Amino acid sequence: MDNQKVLDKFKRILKSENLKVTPQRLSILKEAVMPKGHRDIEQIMHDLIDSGIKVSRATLYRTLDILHTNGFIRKMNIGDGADRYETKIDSPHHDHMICIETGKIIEFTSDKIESIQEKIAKDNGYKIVKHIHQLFVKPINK
Amino acid sequence: MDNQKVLDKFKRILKSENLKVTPQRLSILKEAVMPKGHRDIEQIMHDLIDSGIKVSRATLYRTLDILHTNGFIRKMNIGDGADRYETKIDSPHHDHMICIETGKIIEFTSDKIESIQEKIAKDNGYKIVKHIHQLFVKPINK
DNA sequence: GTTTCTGCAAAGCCTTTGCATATCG
DNA sequence: CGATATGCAAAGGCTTTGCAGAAAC
Repeated sequence: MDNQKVLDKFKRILKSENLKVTPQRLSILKEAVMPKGHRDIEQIMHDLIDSGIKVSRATLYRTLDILHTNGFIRKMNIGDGADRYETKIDSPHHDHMICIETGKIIEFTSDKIESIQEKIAKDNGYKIVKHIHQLFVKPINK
Repeated sequence: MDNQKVLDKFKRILKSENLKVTPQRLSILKEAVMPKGHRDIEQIMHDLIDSGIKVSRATLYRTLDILHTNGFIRKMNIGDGADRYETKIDSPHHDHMICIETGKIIEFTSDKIESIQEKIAKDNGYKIVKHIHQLFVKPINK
């Protein structure tokens, strides 16, 4: 999706919720929506500073929450402390494989797993709202 | 597995690691290893108190860590705050389905999912050390 | 007797929140 | 101007940790 479209969509959403269009929110949107992997608040904060943008941690948390709620970014946690955020723009659904030796995060998908999951939920009288599927791995031959 | 066996195994492990056999540790073992679902510290604390046992939160955390490290219990987190603990005694591997309306946690397993996972990891040059698979669901027809 | 524990309270870590001031519309 | 944001610092929620007295071996 084109940057302008994303920006326009964000502004539209802000207005529809009586939220104001501020420079901080626009800067955070632009940064958070970049395909830069699975960053925590600290890393995003740094990347913003590197771009010459200064916002408070509080505003960053608050704005990431708006972005998450409105489907611009995903929020995840691999159990190592802080929440991580990842763009959702032009990024289809996937799950995560985390190397416990290097920390590298690899994305994977499996239609088969997805459909088996659906069936399991359905067989129990439920439908899936969201799911977390993380494989903690280490290199073979080590 | 019989209670006495579990107790003996725990004592053996404590000794082998130069840890002392204390009444607190034994009480916590007995409580934590019961098939009482997926409890957080607060709930376990309460259950201990109901049994007339008083230990500090610090000791509870410390002992649950020993039990987790040595395979007596599992540790999990469904993203709602506190870590949860579940017995591993006589409890085969399973994943979790969490109803977002009632909070109910249902266990499920799928050999197919397990083997697809293994293959995905292997195809990427990794082997799985552990995994987290949680389905957040809600009842059909609501 | 020495080593390890326990309980307490304090500290840590990440995230949220109250409030005064600043900014948007 | 009125309504909402921002930044700061304080507070929150859960977990970990330092330390002095207590218990295990």
